[in-house]
Amino acid sequence: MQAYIGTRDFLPNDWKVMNYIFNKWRDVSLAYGFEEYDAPIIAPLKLFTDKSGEEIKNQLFYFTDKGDREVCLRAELTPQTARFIINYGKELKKPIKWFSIPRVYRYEKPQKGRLREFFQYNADIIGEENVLATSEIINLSINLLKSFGLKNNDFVIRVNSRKIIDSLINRLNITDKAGLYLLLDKKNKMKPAEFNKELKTLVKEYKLLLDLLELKSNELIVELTRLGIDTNRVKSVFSLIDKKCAVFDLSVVRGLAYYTDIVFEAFDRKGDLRAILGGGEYNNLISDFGGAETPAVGVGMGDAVLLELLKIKRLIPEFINDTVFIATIGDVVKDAVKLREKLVSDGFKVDMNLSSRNISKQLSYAESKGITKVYILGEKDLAKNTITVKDLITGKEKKSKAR
RNA sequence: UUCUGGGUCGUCCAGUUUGGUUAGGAUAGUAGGUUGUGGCCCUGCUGACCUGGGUUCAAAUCCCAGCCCAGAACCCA
Repeated sequence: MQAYIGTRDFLPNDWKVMNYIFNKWRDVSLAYGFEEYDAPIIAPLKLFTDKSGEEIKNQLFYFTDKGDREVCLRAELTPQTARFIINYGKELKKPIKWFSIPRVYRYEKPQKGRLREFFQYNADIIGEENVLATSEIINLSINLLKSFGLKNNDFVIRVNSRKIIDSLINRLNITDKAGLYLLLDKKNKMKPAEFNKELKTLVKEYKLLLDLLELKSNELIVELTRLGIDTNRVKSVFSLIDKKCAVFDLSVVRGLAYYTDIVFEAFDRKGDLRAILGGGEYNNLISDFGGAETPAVGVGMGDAVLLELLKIKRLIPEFINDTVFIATIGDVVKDAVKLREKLVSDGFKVDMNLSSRNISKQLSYAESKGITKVYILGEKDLAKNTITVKDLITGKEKKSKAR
């Protein structure tokens, strides 16, 4: 009776928390003018191997169906988004602003903030390449986090430009570009001495790079400009986002090969958790899938790390139960059903006694479910055409006309 | 895939060191008692040694494998 490895059972109280998160994601996205969509959980395996190579199969749940088709559970939404854009994008006004909350599957060894089944919010702006679109995605990201009550001193968005990194790589004659990306990505996990040592083996002029990595956003831009590297795009992005929660950081690369320039990741300030969200500009993906050249920028955020952080910061609220309860004394079922139907059609959430318990146990049941308002239908009361409305918080009751 | 530490009623915990009678408690659930009206109290019931092998007269306890959980490495879309 054990659950499958890396999956979670969501009892009603757990699912309330998930819905709280989904609703925040949804509300903020709608507030920025994004529209919700979804795609199938199951997809052709090829859709994922085309984008990420055969090695990706190690990380996928895949199988052959009864018609010999190779299929997989989606590990992310983006390939399907690309398919949507290619199939249906021609008739859509640009820019396309879409978001989705897909349930996704990865063949991982579970650890902190990492599961085999999880939810991953995605939002993308497709068909518009400018800093305004990119900064909108970053501002959306900031507000997604703030909507949960997270503050500037709880998280930071680290923004980088892959083009700037690539210019530096050229400038410093670095041959192992992939190796440097990998190392930069690991920087925050490593001890400084270790990082320096590994950097030395990759880069001759490692001192310059080390110095640059130490600099704060403004000085970094100045220094890069002095080196003759184009920083206009990064500067423009920063002019359109809140600098209190965003920094320019050369160590953010993101693992994914398809990002073309600006990339960003959000972290908790304490640095205890892996990235909360991440995203960037990916202008080649849709053409790589065989579509027209289409610029795009997007953000993705899993539920696992966010939940960890919200728990640490005690930002998961108590949920109130606004259901009303109909308690019964004696043989009054018909009246109770009638009252329930009326209340439901009036738009109330209604729970009703279904047991043969006495009034005392019924109130205890309602109370244990967090219900605050009870209608008591009693045989004797009904004979006098009255019912009792009881408030479980104050304990006060008042009589009211039954019809 | 590799490594570390775990797994006893739904939940939390005792028992494992040193194998030995019916695995104990709290809480939750459930039925009832009490009060024509909840939270308190009382009584009964339900309910577990992760699975499979091995060692032994005897295994929750020792050994092996698997499964699952927590975490780390790798990788990370």
